[in-house]
Amino acid sequence: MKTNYIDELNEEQRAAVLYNEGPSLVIAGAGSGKTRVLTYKIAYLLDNGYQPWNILALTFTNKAAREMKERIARQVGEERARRLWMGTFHSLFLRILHAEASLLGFTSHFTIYDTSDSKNLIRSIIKEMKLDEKVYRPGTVQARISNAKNHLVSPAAYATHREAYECDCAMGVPAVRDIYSRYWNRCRQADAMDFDDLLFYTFLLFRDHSDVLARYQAQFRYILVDEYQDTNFAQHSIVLQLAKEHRHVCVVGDDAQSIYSFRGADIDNILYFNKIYPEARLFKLERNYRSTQTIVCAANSLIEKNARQIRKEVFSEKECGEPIGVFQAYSDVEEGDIVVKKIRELHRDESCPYSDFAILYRTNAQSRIFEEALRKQGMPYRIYGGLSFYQRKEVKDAIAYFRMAVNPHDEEAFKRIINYPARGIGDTTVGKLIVAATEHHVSLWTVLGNPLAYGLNFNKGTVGKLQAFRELMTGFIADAFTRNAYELGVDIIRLSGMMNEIGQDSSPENLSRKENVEELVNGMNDFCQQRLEEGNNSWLLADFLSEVSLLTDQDSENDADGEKITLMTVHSAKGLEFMNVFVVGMEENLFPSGMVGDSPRALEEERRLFYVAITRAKKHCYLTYAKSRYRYGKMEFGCPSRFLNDIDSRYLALPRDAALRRKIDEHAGQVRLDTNRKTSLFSSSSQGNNRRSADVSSVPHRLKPLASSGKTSVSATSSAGIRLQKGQFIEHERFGRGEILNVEGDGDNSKATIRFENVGVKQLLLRFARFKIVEK
DNA sequence: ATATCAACCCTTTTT
DNA sequence: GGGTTGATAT
Repeated sequence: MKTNYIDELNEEQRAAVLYNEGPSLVIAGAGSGKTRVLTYKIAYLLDNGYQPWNILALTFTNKAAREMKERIARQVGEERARRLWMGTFHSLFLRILHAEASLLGFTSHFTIYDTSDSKNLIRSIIKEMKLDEKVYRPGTVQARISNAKNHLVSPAAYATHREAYECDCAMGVPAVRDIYSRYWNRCRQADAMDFDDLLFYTFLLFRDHSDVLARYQAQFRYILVDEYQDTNFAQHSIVLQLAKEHRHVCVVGDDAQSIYSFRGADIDNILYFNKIYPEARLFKLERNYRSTQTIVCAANSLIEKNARQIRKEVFSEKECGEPIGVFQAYSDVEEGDIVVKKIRELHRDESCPYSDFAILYRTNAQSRIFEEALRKQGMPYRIYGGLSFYQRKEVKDAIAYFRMAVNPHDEEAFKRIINYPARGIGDTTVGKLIVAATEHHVSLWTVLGNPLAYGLNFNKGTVGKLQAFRELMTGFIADAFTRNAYELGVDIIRLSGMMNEIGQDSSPENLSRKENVEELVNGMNDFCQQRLEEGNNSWLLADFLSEVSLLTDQDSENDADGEKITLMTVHSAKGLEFMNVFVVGMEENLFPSGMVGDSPRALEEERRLFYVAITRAKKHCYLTYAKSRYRYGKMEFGCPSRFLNDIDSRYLALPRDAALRRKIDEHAGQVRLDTNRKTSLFSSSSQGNNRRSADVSSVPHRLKPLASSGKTSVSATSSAGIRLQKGQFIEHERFGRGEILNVEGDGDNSKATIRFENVGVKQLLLRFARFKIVEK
């Protein structure tokens, strides 16, 4: 399987792979084979004295990590690839934090609060402090706190941070520092960390425990970071902590694709990498293997308009290609029709499969129009983003039970389920519990254990109801660290009364809720099953939760069921490529977003976002805009985006309408380049970090059809007893067809190495694997 | 303690 | 346009 992979690289790529003596920065233009360099570099390191666990490879998404692991497995084998420390910052540091939690005053099974948990907690703190919710918007406050954490500013530091305080005062929210401090303590009380804490506490762990730091420094002898342009200060600092001694660090990224500053990402990390690591070698990958020359040139001419960047000359040696088509529509609906018509044309005339098409937009709200247009024509599509599976009410409810079984001190889970299903425990009672808990600095669960001891004298009825809830949960808690996630999960859903609640009537909404809960349960079954097969016995509820809490929509099994047109935001398209790309909604106030105001930095980020959009296209790229569209229920008239003007018109096929061309030109003067002013940490405008709420009912059910309840127990239907031989072919229930490469051990412990056609090489414990032997 | 209805904000992007 | 919140009534 091992090929002489070094020969497959071009000169620059090879140089980047082979240089491992000190820090290096690989600037990888769009489509320049970045992933290839990373995978080959890791394979090379493994071939040259590094053990898999010596390598820390940080990626932006779980999906990217998974795919890269698979590619590396093909070079060095599944077994070794699996032992790599490869994953997102959040998931790998979570692993470290689990192991070292006690040093930080947490248990090893602390909860992870998601964004909405954080916001709810902040909301209740604001209420408790009797502040005006209109002034102190939970979303805004959360963004401030998140920003502070991403800059490693603790509550204590924040309280004395003059600049931050002045900024808060200027925004009319001087109490943010008090909210922050309370929030911090409440999370600790609940044995919970939010997303940002996973980074912040990792930093603190390394800062305050030099022995621990030394241990991980010694282990991670080589550190690689993908998508470095999207790292924040905390991430940057942790990498620095780990790499400080050996300085074997390689960061890969493209400053032109830095698009996550709203989340704290700091493009300066990549722009000034050589200030931190003065001896760093710089490699530039400038040959684009993805797109036509026209697309590459158009993208270059666009990004040239940005001042803050590392200069590079991306070029393509593919065919010249067609100019980028620009279409105008009179309304958003017509825009949908135009795009759909064009897709049908290409599908018919050039026999492009539907999976070759992507419609990219700035905001999720735009998806609806295209969805409707496609549905009308009966064309297959898949929408990414929107309300994710794990954010649906019924799924969150179930997960809240799971969370509390694992960590009874979890305040947000407690509040969610104490009266769901209805048990007659109302807001007043819960309010009293919260006040008592906060006063005594203990968790809600602790107060529940003995309300009287905390000065709560409930009437008899209430005491009984609280008691019943406590006993229900005590049962789950007792099982949480012995029974497997699936079996316990099923019991919890049944015994908690959730299933009855949902199963009440068969209204369509309830039906869909039921399906979602069943889907969750099936997912837990798969999870346990997979762990068993791989001989990994981390199949507790706690293990399931820590895996699930860092998953996003993008990570869900992409069971490429057939060819479908892809609809997604430009952000989520990062790292992907399509034969044909439509970038829609090219209008002022939409793309660039109206939020940029007069900030040159923000405008440059929007321009980079547009750059990302265009460079997803391999062959055809189209830009569309509408003269009018519905927004907030009102008709609005817009004008073409100034970005249309940033692209050299040689590469565009503009609409013929002269008046429209003039309209585009009018905006030419508006582009102002950055003045190199560095925005301060705390003065950037806050982003109301409201979780968007898409219309669930309109999102087609993208989840796998329910496996009917045939699976009752995790270990019930394995294929034990079947004798396997090298060279045979099998059909695995989940992984599909594969060839047996090797079989070791015998009886209960026999283990097979199998190369699957779709998912690569895997090792499975035959005792648990579910498959059948098939003909070649 | 729940159900219903009217204001109300809102739409940037997500690990 | 639509989903969430807050005030009412039962």
